[in-house]
Amino acid sequence: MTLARWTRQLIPTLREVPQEAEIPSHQLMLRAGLIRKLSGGLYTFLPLGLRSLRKVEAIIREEMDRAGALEILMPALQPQEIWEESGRFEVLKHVMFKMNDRQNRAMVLGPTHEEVVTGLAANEIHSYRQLPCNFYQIQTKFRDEIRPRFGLMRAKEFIMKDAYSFDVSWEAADGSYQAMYDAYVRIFERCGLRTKIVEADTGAMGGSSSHEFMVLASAGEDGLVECSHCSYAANLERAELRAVAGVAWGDGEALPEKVATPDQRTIEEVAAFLKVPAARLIKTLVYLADGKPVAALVPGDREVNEIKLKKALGATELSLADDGVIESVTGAPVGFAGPVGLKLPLIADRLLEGSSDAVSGANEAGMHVRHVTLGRDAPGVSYADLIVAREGDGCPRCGEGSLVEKRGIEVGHVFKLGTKYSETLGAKYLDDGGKQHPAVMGCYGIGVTRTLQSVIEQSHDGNGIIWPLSIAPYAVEVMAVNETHEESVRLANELAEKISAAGFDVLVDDRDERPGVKFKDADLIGLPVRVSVGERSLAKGEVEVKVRATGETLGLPVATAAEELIEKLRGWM
RNA sequence: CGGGGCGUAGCUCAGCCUGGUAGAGCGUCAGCUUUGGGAGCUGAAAGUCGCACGUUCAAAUCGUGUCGCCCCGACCA
Repeated sequence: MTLARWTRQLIPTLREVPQEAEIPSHQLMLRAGLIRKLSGGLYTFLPLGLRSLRKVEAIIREEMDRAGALEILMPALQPQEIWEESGRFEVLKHVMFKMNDRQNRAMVLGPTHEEVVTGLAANEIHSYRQLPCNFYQIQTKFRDEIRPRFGLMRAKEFIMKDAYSFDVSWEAADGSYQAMYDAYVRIFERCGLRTKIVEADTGAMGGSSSHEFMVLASAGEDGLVECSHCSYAANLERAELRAVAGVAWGDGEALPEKVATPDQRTIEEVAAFLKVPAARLIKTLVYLADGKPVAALVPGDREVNEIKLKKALGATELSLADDGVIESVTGAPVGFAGPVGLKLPLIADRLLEGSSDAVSGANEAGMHVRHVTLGRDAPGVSYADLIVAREGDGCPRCGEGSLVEKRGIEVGHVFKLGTKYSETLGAKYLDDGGKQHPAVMGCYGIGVTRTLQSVIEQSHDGNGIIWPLSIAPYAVEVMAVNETHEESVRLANELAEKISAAGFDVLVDDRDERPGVKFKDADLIGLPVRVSVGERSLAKGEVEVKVRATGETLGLPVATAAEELIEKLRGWM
């Protein structure tokens, strides 16, 4: 395997933290000389970073191939018209890089490949005999991110493994989905990542269900909840709430009564002014659902989950109404909306179902209403799960545990797509009776570059990266503690040759630097094992071997050091 | 797109308030010494102070605009 010399590589380590980097993994990727920035969201992989990236890719290839998927490579540059055909141009045009070719034809850089692959299947898959099949590629994706951040975590150009399965039926598609799910579990395990699998929203992909593979990290961009008791775990966007009865704040007999609340607009202000808990208030938010105003009602201490609301309303576009709209539909300034007498479709969270004696706005400046019993005073209201789950909520699955909130980095996502794309793009097959059906699809993504950085985010210490052996740029760093000591240098080279001949990638730090510099850099770039040969240990007839992950140091006899180390490395594979 | 912060040598930063010859540490290059946890000494190279316009006798410094980077939010896979 590879035997590289530091002085012949480009490993520009940095002593100080570049100001552009905020989170540990990003700082370490820069400091260890893995990547360099070209501009926001665009990075060059330097030799060390590229080696690890290639190892992650190799693991992914092995597991995808093992799962029976077929590797292909689709164009990153695509005609815009295929996106118009699928209807997704409108949805994704804001993230796509767009340009025209010399014929002035509209082209885009692919942010994902459902359209291309489904077109391929439409042309090449004709018979149930060809199914199931699953195509995958490892390729650069382009997304004009609103805000790229944290280095490779969210970049404008990134490497993704994307796979697309085609099956004869939903039942068969479940099998493909499960195969990918299992492959993902193995892939992340082999990369040394601990992941949490959560139920997720399907977002712009569409489809029926999906799971995300999350790396738990405080720098994660996604919130998720897991149950303290059972195995339920879900993205915060998706997490359901256990249906519980609304709170009876009073006996429900008192009739609505207006109460003056001059200048008290926010939930906090009103709650404090009327000396009631925020939860007793009914927060009334006016939204525009496909352009039509609608009022969403939630307990005063809860937030609306707009994804849930959008689904409950069956809307394709949803946004909070602006002040002008709110004033015209409620007849009051912002801050005084309430369900009683409001001439709008009303949809309330289930937590309000059966509640009584709550407080809401009066649709009149400076006024609120108390003794509101929603079912009685706003009879047209419908109920749905509308709010964002939070720590402490009851688990919707087991009914026993409560939800715990965490943050995570999404490294993989598997979707059941159904026939959305196969129908619009004509990926159909003939069954054994000669009847035509759209193929049932699934799609499966892994953020390869993001996965790489996530490993570092999850595996580092104050001194640097701690690479898992499986994706470390090199397995072993060998150094002569002092380059001017001939015996050390000779022995270091000899060990390096033997270890590399045994099938491990070796980096020899042959720089004529002081020991401290070499040790610091060794910790920083974080190869799993460091072998140092120096006069001090040589005097004892030993060479020093240090394991990066544990800090464990051992002296191996010079004569057998290579063999012993090779045996250990094999054990760790 | 809204809010905030920052652009001075390869990196980290000082100088700016109060305008007057462009600075430090680290790194780089040469030499000597040193060699088991980021060495010491000597010497050297390296910056149109992001860019443009304006104010001024004079702008890194003041004003306006613009570009870029980072963070929060909105949004997004």
